Amino acid sequence: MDLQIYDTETRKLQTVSPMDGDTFRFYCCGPTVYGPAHIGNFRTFVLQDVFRRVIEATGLKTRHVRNLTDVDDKTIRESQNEGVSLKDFTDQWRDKFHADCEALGLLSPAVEPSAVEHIPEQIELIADLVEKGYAYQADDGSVYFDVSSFPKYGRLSRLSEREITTDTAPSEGERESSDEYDRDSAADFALWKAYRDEDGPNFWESPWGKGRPGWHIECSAMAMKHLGKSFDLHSGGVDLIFPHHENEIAQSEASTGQTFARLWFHVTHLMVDGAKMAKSLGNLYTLEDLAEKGFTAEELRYTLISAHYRQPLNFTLESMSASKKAIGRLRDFRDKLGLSAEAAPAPTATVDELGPFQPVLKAATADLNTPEALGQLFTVIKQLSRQLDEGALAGEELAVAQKGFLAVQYALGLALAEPEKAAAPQEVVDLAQQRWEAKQAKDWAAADSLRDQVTAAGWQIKDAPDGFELLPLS
RNA sequence: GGCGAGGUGGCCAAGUGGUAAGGCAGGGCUCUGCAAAAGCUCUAUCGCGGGUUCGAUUCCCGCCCUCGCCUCCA
Repeated sequence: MDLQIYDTETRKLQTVSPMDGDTFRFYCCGPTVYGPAHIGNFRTFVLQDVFRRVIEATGLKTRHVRNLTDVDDKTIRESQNEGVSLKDFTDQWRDKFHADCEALGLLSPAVEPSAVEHIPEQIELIADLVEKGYAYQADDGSVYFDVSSFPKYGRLSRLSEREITTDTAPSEGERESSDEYDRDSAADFALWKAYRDEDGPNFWESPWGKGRPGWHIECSAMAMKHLGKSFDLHSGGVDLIFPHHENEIAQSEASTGQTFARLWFHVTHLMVDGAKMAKSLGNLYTLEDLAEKGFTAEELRYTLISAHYRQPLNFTLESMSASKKAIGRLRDFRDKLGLSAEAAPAPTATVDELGPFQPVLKAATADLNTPEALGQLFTVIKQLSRQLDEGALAGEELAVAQKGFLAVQYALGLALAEPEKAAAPQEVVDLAQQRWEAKQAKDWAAADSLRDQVTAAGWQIKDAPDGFELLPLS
């Protein structure tokens, strides 16, 4: 089973296979660590994770590189505002990002390079571009990439330089500020930014004086260092298509003369309550915000994969509730299959090992159609559940089903962890215990009365043949 | 204005040239002392108007509406 993915550049489905015949090498644009990542950022990261998991589930080896942007306007500005060093500032948010990723079940990338740790590589790349005539130092001291020197510029986003320079209608204020630039063309972009006073202590020495690298150059330098001059796939949110990825292609290919990334995979933006997510609209959620509303990271993951990645996904709290219930049903089925939360989901190399769950992975390999995969999953579960009820699933057949389920869990990254069991107050436990005893004594009136008291206290009794369980009333 | 994505049941969301997966919510049933939980089950003709076709939600044309990108936002 091969994964097909929609390639932004050719605008066609392409088969994912390693160009070196061995390992699929791909790069994901990581976060700028200047604050907590929000659910929109995570839509991209979760889908990149599913992408990797599905490739691995089909038996391919991967080399996944995802960077950390820890030097740019925002990180420098915010660290200055807080009066801490750039490193301390970005380390803090990097750690937070890692904790969030773990909660979401994201596999760690093979390499997670940081921009500040690759300054020499970036300077080297810029120097090469200057030497080859693709870049120039302007009067302001900054070094710019000369877009006109690279004819293929715009092939990814299908924007021509002409459109960039003439069809954009800046406001009066913007027009004035753009006049301040010393670039030869409005389309040219900075490779090296000359030092400004507001950068404080954050600068590096270079052949063009002190300053710092531009944003785009870091990804080119780090991707090529850790994946080679030419690799299989590059990805990020749709907003990165232009200018970020367009610029990466220009820088990299102008320097090496080779194809930078063979395929481009972009995830569509998330909407919240029908509107673009933005700080100014107050509809920007972090994992903490969701936790406060009683939702887990896994429930967010489920919500994020419940829509196709090239489709706008409208995030709502209602969709989170639906995810919570759906995950609960998957968990019930997992238990019914005789598996537990401890059983480790594992990738699978052969179609046979998927058993009845084959349609699920098949859907996932069709341009990462995660909603279809989830649909198939529930369809299969319904069938197997019936077989289990009839005692018709046992022995070898059951073992195959268990293995298949774990493979699907791996591919979708659903841990199905047992929910945190909130402990009921002692008085509620006591009431429930008394009610259980009354029930055993078949004193229904007393039992019902006690249950009403438990309910009034905000707890729900879930009876089993051998005892009861208390669940918070939601 | 340029480029792009999309409009499917109450909500969310797949899909197909031959009358539409799945999840949530709601109804019914089973189980249960009664409940809860769980399981089973029921509910759509696919934005509007044309065209092509034996037949279109699926292909083509037009229209309406929503959304994204157009220089540092995943």
